Amino acid sequence: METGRSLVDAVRERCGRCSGRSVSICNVIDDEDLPALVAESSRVTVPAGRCFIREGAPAHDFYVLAGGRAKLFSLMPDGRRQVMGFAELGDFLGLASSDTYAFTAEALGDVTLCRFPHSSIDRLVERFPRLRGRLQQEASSELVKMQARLMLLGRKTARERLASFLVEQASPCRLHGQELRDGHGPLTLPLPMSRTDIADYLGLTIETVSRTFGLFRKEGLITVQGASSVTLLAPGTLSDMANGIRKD
Amino acid sequence: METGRSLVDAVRERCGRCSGRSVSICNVIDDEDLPALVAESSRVTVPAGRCFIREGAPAHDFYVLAGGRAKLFSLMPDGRRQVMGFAELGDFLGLASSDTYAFTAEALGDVTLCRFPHSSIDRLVERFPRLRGRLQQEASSELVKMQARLMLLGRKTARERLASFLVEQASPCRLHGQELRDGHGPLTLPLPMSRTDIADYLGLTIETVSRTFGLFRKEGLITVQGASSVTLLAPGTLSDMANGIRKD
DNA sequence: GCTATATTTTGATTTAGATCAAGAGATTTC
DNA sequence: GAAATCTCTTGATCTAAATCAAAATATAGC
Repeated sequence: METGRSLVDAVRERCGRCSGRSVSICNVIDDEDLPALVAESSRVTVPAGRCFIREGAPAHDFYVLAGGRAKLFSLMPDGRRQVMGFAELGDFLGLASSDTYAFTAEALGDVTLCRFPHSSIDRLVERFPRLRGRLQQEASSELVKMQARLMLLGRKTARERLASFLVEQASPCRLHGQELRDGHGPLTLPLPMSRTDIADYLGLTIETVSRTFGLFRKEGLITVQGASSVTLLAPGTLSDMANGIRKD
Repeated sequence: METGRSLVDAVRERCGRCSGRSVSICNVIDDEDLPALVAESSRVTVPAGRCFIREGAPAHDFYVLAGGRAKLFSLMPDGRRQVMGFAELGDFLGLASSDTYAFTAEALGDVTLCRFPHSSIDRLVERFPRLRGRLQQEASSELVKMQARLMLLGRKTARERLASFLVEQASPCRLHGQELRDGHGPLTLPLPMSRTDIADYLGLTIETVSRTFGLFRKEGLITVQGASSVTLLAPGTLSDMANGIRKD
């Protein structure tokens, strides 16, 4: 938490150049109110591979992801892993918790976060009533995404799952909010997560993920640059496949 | 929405004998404030089999389930179904929606609901600040449940899924909040949903569900009274199986 | 740059659960 | 209360994806 004197500087440094400013919950706070936000939070940087939220640990803080990507996952006693999601710029982390966190969050590359203790969020909501609606919205959209994931894990084929994943990776910040339609030209995406992460996200094995990538490549739906970058050559086709409208 | 004159009577009729009073979001409203709640909501009864929320329809209302059970599901264009959950006494429905509902809700038996237009909830939160936290809590616990369901659908075996389902059915109101432990004696549960509903909930086929019920029966873990009532003979064993601690 | 290690791809085989196909109970209808 | 209709169970077979097993890349260390 920053102290009074340098607050204005801190705001300029933190929020002024924060690329998450316009997509995170912070977008309901006016520029002139940013000092309150900065005063209630602290900036955290996490190196690649480090966990910054641990499943089962007491949940004291929320986080806004301000740079990099993270994977959120949960483990069974025997080591089976389910990746719950990949967090990206602006994502609000920590809603899925009661007294303790329901998932572990691990930085995929280097990650920048703003940490908000629960009590700070309470005070901020008190002071900025619009924040309340924004948080509800965040929870709602998270729940809607979760429902889509239940459909994916419960009812989709391996091809549909991978297509869904690729389309989802293409969506959010990268497309600036516009929908993915047939007209779209090639779209190149970074894949900062490993094949194992993708498999654990899609409820598949790494081999099935790799094979399905191979099929998509043969079918001219994608090209791959190394393991951590794909180009979607036919985003519309992939989108239809993801939704079970088209089989090939 | 009730009009002034008979409000006190309406409160006595609606909330006075409502079994959801103590478990739903209403439990943060004091008795003397109930008239405001009643004034902002309307009581709805839905016959068995009727849908009262439709996937894709504009989301105007929240619902509190005040009696009966409902299934919440979503469909793919080709008819594949995923049951997102079974709602029961006190559940708050409609959080998983943006502009439109993300799921369809269908009454399993006859269902009683209190309908709260979004605008009413806004007014109530304004007037009863404690309600805000209660709603956040509702969203959080829903998200935690969802994560458990992702693990189930992504990583659990058919046996583990059915065990999870049975344990979950045993948990909430029926156990009055206490955890399921090895010491527990037999526990008889109603199963108001069909085998197809269970299958669509667990990401399995009806045949696999039926066969797995058969196995559990042979293994002395459960007995079945007709298709719509089970007795858990070994709740602790089932709980361990659900969590992947025990295979048989 | 070369070796060592980890990750990813590809191939062969197995298997859990799906699909196909009857029966056996329930429940509803008249 | 018998016929008709559903729902559920059980059995036989099939298959999508898992598992087992190398080979091929990629990455890191020295």
